[in-house]
Amino acid sequence: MNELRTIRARSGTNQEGTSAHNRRVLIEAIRVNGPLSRAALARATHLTKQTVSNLIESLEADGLVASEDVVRGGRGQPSTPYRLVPEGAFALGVQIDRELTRIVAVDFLGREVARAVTDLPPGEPEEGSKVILHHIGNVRRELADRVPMSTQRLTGLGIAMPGPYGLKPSGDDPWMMAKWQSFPLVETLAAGTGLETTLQNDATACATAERMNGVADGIDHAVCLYFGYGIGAGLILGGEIYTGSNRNAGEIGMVLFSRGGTVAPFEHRSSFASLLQHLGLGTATTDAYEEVERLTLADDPRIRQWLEGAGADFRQAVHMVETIFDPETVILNGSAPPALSRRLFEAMHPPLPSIAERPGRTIPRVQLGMIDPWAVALGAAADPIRRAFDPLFSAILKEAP
Amino acid sequence: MNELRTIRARSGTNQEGTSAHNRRVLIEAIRVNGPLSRAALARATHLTKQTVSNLIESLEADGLVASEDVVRGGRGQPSTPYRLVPEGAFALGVQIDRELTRIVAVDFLGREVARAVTDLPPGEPEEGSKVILHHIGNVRRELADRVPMSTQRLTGLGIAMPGPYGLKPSGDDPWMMAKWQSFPLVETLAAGTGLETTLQNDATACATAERMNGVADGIDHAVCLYFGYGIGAGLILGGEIYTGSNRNAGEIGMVLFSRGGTVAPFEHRSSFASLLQHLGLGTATTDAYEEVERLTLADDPRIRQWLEGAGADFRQAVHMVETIFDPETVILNGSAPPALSRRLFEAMHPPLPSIAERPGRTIPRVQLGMIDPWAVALGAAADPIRRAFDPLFSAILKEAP
DNA sequence: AGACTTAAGTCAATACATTTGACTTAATAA
DNA sequence: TTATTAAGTCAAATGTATTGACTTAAGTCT
Repeated sequence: MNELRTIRARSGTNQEGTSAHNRRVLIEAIRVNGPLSRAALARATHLTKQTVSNLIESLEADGLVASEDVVRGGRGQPSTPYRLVPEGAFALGVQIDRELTRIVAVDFLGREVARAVTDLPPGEPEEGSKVILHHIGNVRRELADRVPMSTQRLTGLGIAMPGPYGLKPSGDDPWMMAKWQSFPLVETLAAGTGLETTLQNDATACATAERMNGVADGIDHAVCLYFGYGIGAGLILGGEIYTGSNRNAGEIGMVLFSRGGTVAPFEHRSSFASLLQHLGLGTATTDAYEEVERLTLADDPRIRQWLEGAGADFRQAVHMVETIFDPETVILNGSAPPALSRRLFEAMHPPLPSIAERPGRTIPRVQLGMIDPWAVALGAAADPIRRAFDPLFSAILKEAP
Repeated sequence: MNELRTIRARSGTNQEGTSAHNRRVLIEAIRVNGPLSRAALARATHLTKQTVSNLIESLEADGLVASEDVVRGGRGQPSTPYRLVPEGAFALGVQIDRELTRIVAVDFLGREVARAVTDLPPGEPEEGSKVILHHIGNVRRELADRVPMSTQRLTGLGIAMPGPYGLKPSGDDPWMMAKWQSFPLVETLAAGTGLETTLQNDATACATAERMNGVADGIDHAVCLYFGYGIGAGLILGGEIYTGSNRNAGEIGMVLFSRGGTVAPFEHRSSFASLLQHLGLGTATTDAYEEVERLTLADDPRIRQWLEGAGADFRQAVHMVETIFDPETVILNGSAPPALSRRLFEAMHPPLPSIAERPGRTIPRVQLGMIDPWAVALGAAADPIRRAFDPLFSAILKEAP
């Protein structure tokens, strides 16, 4: 008995892991490049034609890919490209935000199939989560109505909620977020739906959406600056979403920034929340959201003034993440009013000189990503799909027997 | 011919990848836990006893592991633990720094077997690299003398050099570093030695050493703050060293910090270089290094003063990396005079409140790592070993045929 | 028009790594 | 002495990917 001490080790793998990885690789190759023939897939993945053939056959049998029209036009036998079948998989996503709860069902490509919005249930999370479960049930039913086969193909439930997680609830908690953050939400919703459930912060969820459908599709190193109620960073590192040791990675809004001699957390002066405060719109209602959209389009001077400061902070943030992460690109996305996000994007130019300014660069240093208020919910829903079908290191590993 | 466009895809894998991964997993399990029996390895990695037996046999045949004395003391057949054989692999490392070039040979466990120091060759890198190659040859010969079999087991050559890489050389370049940074050093040394050659910046190299032999051994999420001539961060993310899209990740010294109302890059006021400047010791010689060690031990007031500012900056840096990376721990290491590094470590306490201050924490938020001036060279040498024997995602992937 | 070339895709046999379940070995505990 | 527990082995089975020859179907060349 020398084994009281726990052994730290990574899992091994086996043929199952091999084929699981190869299936995922094929799916991603098609997702990123569009429809590809078996031969093209073999070239792309370095697998043999035969292996690709076998796997494509099994993916087709599983309803995940389907052949398209034969392509002629070159020498040799014409090729048959395969595309992803949208109805191959589905997932649900919930975004729990300060003001609202958004629920969405997406297909294999991450596209919306059904949605619902409701207020964040007041009171304790214990009862609130029952309300959320009720609405999830509605969306699930709507999905089942539209695509009956989807019930067999539900991959899981993704939750997105502002971080950070796992801290002691503080006294100052206007929107009850701290209570939700320390509530065992994953377990509760998993039990209530019977689905595998995952949790991300809003910035990470937005990055997930960005990778599934947006600007980061196929990019292996990107930092997504999330501009919303708070500010966060969604990290795509080495082709995988990175969340740190406690799912709190990217809480960039809490980094201390100095502006005009005073130091404050980034998001205290440059988040959407800070703008609402600047405008005297205390409550974070849908009305306030639309009001800001209006004011922005009207080029309100108070917004111009706020943008000057926030723009400077965001330029500094771009400089910081470029310096720290050395990404291929930085993406601005979020859930603030779209017109405002666009103005902020403009205010981030030109980016400060940094190591990202190297000769031979092909993609822009800063890009505008998803600024749809539903982006976070879509990203939440995309997470189970990504976990089930993306080529991840963890996917090859054996589970405990 | 619809294939002019390049296809982006990750490689697939096969049985070779499977067994390669499993071998690496076994090696790492032993490295992290110390000697383990076949049965214990099976439990740790979730592989079957039989698979572990087969792999251990092949690892033993390859001279990478060896059995230890039988362990009795429990019921059942006594177990035979296996340990790593230090002579199983070797690698060379070169640290090219502003003042010196250090060359070292290490064994499978990352321990030094031979070393050499020389000045950074003056003049153009083209001739300088010839001088370096000459010294590498000497160390290689010394290694071969001490361990004759090592010539068959040389894994590669690791280079460590201050970053950032790939930028246009600037005019201001007192130590010729910029010229070295834009010189094709990897290709030159690879051609000159016939060894597989890799390049890291000094902070990353130090993190590599930390993971192989130091505080980060077995930790999957850690940020190593490197305190040396400049300042950098070595990133251990998800169990792998992260270097970004252009090997420039972690160039944290260039992040703008505010102190007393003025903004400047972190390393302008808190690096060892800045202290030398503060002390009026312009040149970065070994003498200056020893002088600072002396002054620190004598508790010189100028050093105390500098430490006050630098300590504040480093506390802010800890806050920043905790907020951004959510690591299990932050490690201070580097190549500055050891006494100074220790004083700086003290000056970093207590760390600022941050999201890392969570209930249930087991390891300290900040730890002192390697502050040996040879740490960087050792890390450089450890890199080829790590690439050849650590469980990396990239290691399972097929190469182009 | 006919022969040639190129490329996609299939077939059947093979190779290779893990798995399975029964078995052997060797210790402590009762 | 016997039972129990655990380490480790054996040999057959299983499940992937691979190999090399083959088929199919187009375009190209003479």
